Amino acid sequence: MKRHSRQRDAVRNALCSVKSHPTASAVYDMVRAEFPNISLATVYRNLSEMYDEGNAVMLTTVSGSVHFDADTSPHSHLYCNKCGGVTDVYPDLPDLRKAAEDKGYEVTNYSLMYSGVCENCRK
Amino acid sequence: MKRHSRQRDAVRNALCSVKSHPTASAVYDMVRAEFPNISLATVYRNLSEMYDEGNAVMLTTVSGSVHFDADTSPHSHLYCNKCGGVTDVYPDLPDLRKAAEDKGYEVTNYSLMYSGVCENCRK
DNA sequence: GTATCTGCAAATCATTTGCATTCTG
DNA sequence: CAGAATGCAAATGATTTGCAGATAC
Repeated sequence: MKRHSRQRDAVRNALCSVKSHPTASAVYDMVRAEFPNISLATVYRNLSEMYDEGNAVMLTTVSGSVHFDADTSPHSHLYCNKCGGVTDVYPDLPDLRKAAEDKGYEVTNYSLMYSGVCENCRK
Repeated sequence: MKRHSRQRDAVRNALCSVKSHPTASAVYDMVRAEFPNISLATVYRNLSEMYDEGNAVMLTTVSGSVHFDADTSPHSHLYCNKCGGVTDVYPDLPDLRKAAEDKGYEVTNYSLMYSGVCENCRK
């Protein structure tokens, strides 16, 4: 049975209240304002929990950093190689590159990774 | 000045000779057949070198694992959540999902990340 | 009261780095 | 010989885990 905890609520609220696609340690910093003693492990535990429940998306940047997003609706992301920031883009695939450029990004690269289960593994 | 080394050639050849998108340690295993004493650090050094020269692509899968690909032409990838394998897809974006399914993938998700420099950082 | 959560510290894992040594040109 | 590249081991950084104690129901 799942129980309540102030720390869990704080982590969830922190992620839900923000559009910035924070990393785990960015969430840690947000939550520490209210809970100076919270542990980074607790933040990780609760973020993974949200992910497991399907209430958060985990995105791995081209540079390898992992960000969290409470917006689970299908959309894509723009990553800045310089500041490391992540921004949303909503249009459908064919229009995506244009949408990125409309957002002022100088698009130098992209990485598209479909995932699922391959033919072999489905057997 | 850059010099020759048997180990470097072995790493480069290993990556160029496969289409399997190996991880660094998979390359390590390949090269160890010929150089039992090669160090994993050397493999990392040489793969990064290829990446820096633009002779290899680094891809981070949805699960966070990092794979290398000597095919630097623009194309996308399919990742299998079960076996962790990575496969190529070449069509243009609008046709990608269909191409993935034609390859026998049961597509459950995708992650598209454009990268570049955001408006702010360009100033 | 007991199972769940937390904080802390130690353990992992992938990758990088420092340095003494071994090659290459 | 001088500078590069290697191997090894230790350092790093991000995330996970084990455990004893705090907390919720």
